[in-house]
Amino acid sequence: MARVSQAHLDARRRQILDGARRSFTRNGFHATSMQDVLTETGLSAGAVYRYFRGKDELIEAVASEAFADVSAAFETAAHGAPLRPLRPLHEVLTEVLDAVLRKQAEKAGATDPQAFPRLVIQVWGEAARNEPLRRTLNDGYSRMRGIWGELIEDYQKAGQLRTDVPPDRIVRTLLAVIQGFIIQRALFDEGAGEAISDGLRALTTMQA
Amino acid sequence: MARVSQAHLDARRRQILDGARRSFTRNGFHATSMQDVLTETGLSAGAVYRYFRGKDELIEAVASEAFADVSAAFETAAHGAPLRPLRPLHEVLTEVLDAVLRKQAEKAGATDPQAFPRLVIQVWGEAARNEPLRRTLNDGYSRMRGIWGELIEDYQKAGQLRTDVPPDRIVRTLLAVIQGFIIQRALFDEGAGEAISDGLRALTTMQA
DNA sequence: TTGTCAAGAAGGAACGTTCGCTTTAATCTT
DNA sequence: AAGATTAAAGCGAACGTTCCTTCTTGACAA
Repeated sequence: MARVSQAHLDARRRQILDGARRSFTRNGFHATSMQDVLTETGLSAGAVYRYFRGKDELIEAVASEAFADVSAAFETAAHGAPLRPLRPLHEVLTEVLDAVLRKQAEKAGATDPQAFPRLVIQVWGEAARNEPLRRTLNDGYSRMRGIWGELIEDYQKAGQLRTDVPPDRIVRTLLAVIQGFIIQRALFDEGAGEAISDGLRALTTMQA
Repeated sequence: MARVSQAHLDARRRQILDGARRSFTRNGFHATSMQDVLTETGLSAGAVYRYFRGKDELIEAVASEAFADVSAAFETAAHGAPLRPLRPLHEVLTEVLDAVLRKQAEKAGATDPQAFPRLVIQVWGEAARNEPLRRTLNDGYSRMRGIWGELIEDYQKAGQLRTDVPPDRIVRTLLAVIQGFIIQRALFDEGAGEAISDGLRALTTMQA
């Protein structure tokens, strides 16, 4: 093939990213060899190296995309929460959980419901040792916290949440719940979603 | 040296584990070479391979130990929570957070406050691709959930938590908060502890 | 001496990447 | 319209490096 359409180029790039994502999800970034990725994509080394400078660039691309998917889940849920009447917080969070889970099905070849959560864990692990990636995640989380901070402020203004705690701290706690959910989903079982939805409902209706 | 004391052998083993843990914390399990570990321990290949069969065994040992530390933090906090009067839940959770953070200082050469949380993330990532380790984690978490389940039941009996949600689901949510805290601490900043302690306080005192 | 420990060189496999070649689609020429 | 030309896409063997592990050798305690 030669001088092909942009659509073809885009499709190839996607094919490579999908294969790399499946490989990395299965074995993590650094226990996966380029040979694994090549086999999974069904392409040769020469082809893959035409689209990506090397393994590092492949890791960066897969990791960034996974994180963007998580971010999108958060933003969609925040924007989908109408100001009046204020919906129970655990309901809004459940939407984020659902969106994260739905990512499994969307991604080509991801029939395993634990696939996406496992990839996300690998991304966190990589971010712990890769400063540029960590900065990317930091920026994304800052953005999320800003958007969710405004939402939480509404709950405070409505008298549903105490005002002596900065909104951002509450947001970070809700963020933590989602992150923990991803871990439990990835490592343990499939009941994590219901557990956290119900658990949050119980906690937010506590009696002093 | 030859025919040395058991104390010497134990010390050597610990020296190797500590060096391996520092290396793995810095770069993850699979991006760390044995040469990195050897340099960090200050020992030669011959010495290390006398105490561990290979890299896999080293990973297993470091990962299991890190997980045991987290488990201990949970159990200590649960047992340290006296039944009467029931303390605010966010206080008990804060104890777990503190215990996890204290692990940094305890471990030799771990002056970096993010060291331990980062190692824990690597352990999760490894568990996602290593079934035996995942089973170990699963067993440990089951145990934690049992212990904390009883604690939560007390809160339910006292009328502080609604009884139409199984205790285990609430436990898993609290577990998720801690897990999320570890991630935030590892990747972002040092304010995670206060944020989650305060955030949980706000959520558990919500007004319908 | 004798038995054990540690060191460090060396082995062999596997790694990521490169490079020259072949194939193929798009374009040009007639 | 059809063949010739061109340039890019894809292939896969081979490269140099790095990996984990083993093995030989020397040194020290008993």
